Amino acid sequence: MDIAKTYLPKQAEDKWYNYWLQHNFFRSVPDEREPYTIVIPPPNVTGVLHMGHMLNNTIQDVLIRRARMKGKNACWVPGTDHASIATEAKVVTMLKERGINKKDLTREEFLKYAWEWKEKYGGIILEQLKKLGASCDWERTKFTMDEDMSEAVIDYFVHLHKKGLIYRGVRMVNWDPQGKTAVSDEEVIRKEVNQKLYYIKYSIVQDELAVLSESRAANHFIHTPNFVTVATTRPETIIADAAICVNPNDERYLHLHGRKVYIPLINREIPIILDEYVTMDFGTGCLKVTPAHDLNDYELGQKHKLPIIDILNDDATLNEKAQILVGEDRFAARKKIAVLLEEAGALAKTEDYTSQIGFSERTNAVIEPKLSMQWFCKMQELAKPALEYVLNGEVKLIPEKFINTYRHWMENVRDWNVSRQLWWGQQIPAYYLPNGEFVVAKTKEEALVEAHAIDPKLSIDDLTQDEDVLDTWFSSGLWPISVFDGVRNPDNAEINYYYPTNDLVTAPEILFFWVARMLISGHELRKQKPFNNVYLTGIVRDKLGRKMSKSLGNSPDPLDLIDKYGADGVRVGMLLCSPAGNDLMFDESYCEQGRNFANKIWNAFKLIKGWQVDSSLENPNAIAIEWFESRFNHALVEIEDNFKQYRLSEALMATYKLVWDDYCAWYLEMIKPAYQQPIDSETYTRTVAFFENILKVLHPFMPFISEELWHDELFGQRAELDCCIVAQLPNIGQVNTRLNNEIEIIQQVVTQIRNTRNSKQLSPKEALPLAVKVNSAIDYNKYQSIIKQLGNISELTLVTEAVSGANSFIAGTDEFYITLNIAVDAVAEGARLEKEREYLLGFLKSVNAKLCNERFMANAKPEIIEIETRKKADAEAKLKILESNLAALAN
RNA sequence: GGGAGUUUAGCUCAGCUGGUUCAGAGCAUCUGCCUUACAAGCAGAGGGUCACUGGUUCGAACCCAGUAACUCCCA
Repeated sequence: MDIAKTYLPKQAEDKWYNYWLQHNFFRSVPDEREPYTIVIPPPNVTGVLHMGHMLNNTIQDVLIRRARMKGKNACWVPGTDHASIATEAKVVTMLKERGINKKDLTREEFLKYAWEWKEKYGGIILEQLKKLGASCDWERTKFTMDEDMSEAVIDYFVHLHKKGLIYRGVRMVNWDPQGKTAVSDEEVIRKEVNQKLYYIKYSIVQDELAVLSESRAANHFIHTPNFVTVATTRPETIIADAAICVNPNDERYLHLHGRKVYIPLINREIPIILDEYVTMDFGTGCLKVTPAHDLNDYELGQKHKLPIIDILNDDATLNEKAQILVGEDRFAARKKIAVLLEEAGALAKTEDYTSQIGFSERTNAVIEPKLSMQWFCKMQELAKPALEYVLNGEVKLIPEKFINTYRHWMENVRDWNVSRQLWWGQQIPAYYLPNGEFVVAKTKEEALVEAHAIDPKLSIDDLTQDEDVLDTWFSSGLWPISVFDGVRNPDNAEINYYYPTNDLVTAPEILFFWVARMLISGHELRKQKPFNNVYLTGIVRDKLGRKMSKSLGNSPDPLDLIDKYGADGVRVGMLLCSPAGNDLMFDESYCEQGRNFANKIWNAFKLIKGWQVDSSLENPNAIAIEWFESRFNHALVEIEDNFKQYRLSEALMATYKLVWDDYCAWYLEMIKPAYQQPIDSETYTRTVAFFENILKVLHPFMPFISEELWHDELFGQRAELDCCIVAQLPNIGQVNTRLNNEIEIIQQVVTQIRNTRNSKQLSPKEALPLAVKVNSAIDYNKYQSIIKQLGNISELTLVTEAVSGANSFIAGTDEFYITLNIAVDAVAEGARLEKEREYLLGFLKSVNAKLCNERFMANAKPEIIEIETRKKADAEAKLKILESNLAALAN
């Protein structure tokens, strides 16, 4: 049978993914084994796979596969998030394209369209995850708006309300005029924007005070203008001004104290108020106070009991209260009002100005601060235990640097606006009575019972439910509980078995959005943390460090990458560049490296596969076998250690080197029989067994190629369920440190031989004689065959004196001589030796400096001194050899 | 403006309690090889003022202070 020259991922991937599915290897049900649980961070239901998902889910799959191979009952729960604003926005756009306006639809009609949309496009992303090899228990797939999931959300809301943690109130919220909903602070993205600063003149009302101040000014020969100038980026809101504020300490404006001014264009009178809040050196030092349209102004307005004049509609067009430019959009109005002010002589000047502006994360509209009636969740008390879990280490954040950030946020948490003026989501279970009072209950029927306590005559039709839906994070915050039905049935077998989950893998940007809220709900509902560890991945950036985004077009399509490099290659590529918690500069070349690695594995397989076994042969490779076994165990320790610390890329690198360097480059070369020669059966059996163990170690990282090779007849007949995915990871055996160290010296010897050959431009085919003068305890007879095979050495002789006229090198403390037919280039050889000698002399000097330093000898730990002493002895021995070689060369 | 973080080879990163021949890895680069598993490969080599300045110490990439640049979070 011909074996393909390279590994062909396409054939293997679908085949084995389906095989795993058919044999239920991803399925988890509670049993007597220890559970290992991960809940997926649910992606937006209408989303498509991007590089961030790719990284995130590769990590989860590595963890879950490894747990499975350690005998745990591994359960990875997949699902999607309804993402209310994002999805509703998409549906609205889709309807618009079909000529349908959301305004013309009833809530029910709109939701029907939305569900249709969800059925059609929802869950594409989950199908894409399968291409990556994600071993989720698909039977458990959840959607945050599934009936049971929504019920859990309502239950939780009612629960919090009963505890007095939910309230309704007028607040300044971040209003998204395009989505026509409030969004939370976390959903506002601030960006630096170039704007204009408008200097507007407000004329001062002439009254009896004016006369007084004028005369005062006259006394001081000061000319007081009859207007004040105010700097603002938002001239369209002057109509909503309630006051002008100056700092009471500002000497420029003493004459304004107690006065009033006219708002330009509409000539409404507003007072001048005094507050130290105003920065004297910004703008003109006069601040226009517009309580309805700015958060700080709102607070200032509350303090000074100013009226609130809201001149904007929900879509950010001007309403009748504006009196002028009614119906115009705020940005159009801004330009027009500037012209009007100019014409009225009220515009002093404009300046360029950059400042931070809030944009809606979902619609990218400029956020408008707006007063509105919203639902809030009190956070202060809820946040305390959620913070405690992290501070006392019960929940570990990886890397730890996020603990500070988390604490800072949780200690300064503000009440959470949970209502959204949307239809797609869980409708708030608050029911209004005709008199305006409301009750909160799970169903309308239960609400009626509650309502009867207020008015016994009410019927069910007298109740109207609140129009708003709950923030999406309100439902995803329940995710680790609700996917196991733990909100509705807190004592069911599944939640008791799987909860708390083990690891959560997510992005640091949603630490507060999501992670904090799961900790809160976990404690609130179960008095238990939702997970033990939170692994925070970095943001995937491009080579230039830019965040990957659709608008920049710098994000490769993950499916294209899989197509090009194979799923295993892409997985390896993602992991190679992903230290925990640091952003990663992704570059396709990492995937290429992953693909090449798969190919290397494939070729090692091809080599072994081609061997003929002759059972009459003795095993000449006992040392090589013993060494690899020891080296393998050493690697297992390293890999285990890396996993314990969630250093996944290092665990992968240790695996990579084990396979490429130790197994392929050294071990296979040590035991490889000569061309077309058979191999002895013991070496063959052991080598195949090593390979099988390597496949197991590789599997979490590279599930497809490992499973593909696992089933080759090289490893014998496999039962139907004997698959790599459920194989148990090899136990860690003994490490023979001495052997490992000695082979390391042997490797140095081999490298030096090759180096000599290279520098003399000798063919690797030409066998060379090697003489060794042993100064160490190494028994070179033991390693003779290895050195001969790897260095192509014709004969290895032990000598007691330096060999003159030979090329020499040192490995460890032993001396090696290669006698060549060609004359030794004494000059070049001498220079080389001299260079080494100089290095050693410098080294000795620094060691001696330490050892001669009394303070070092007095303070350093004894083992350090011992090491230094040994370093000195070693260096001196080497130096002696070098010097004698140099002397021999000179003769 | 407040807080956090980063700075080590061309690139991406390790370097854990200050002390192993400690300045490392992978990739990239250079040189030589189409050597019967693999050119997506093999063999070998070069490459660093550990951001800067000072301090502590017998000893600093590591601890401390300051400076600079970049990144993120909050206002």
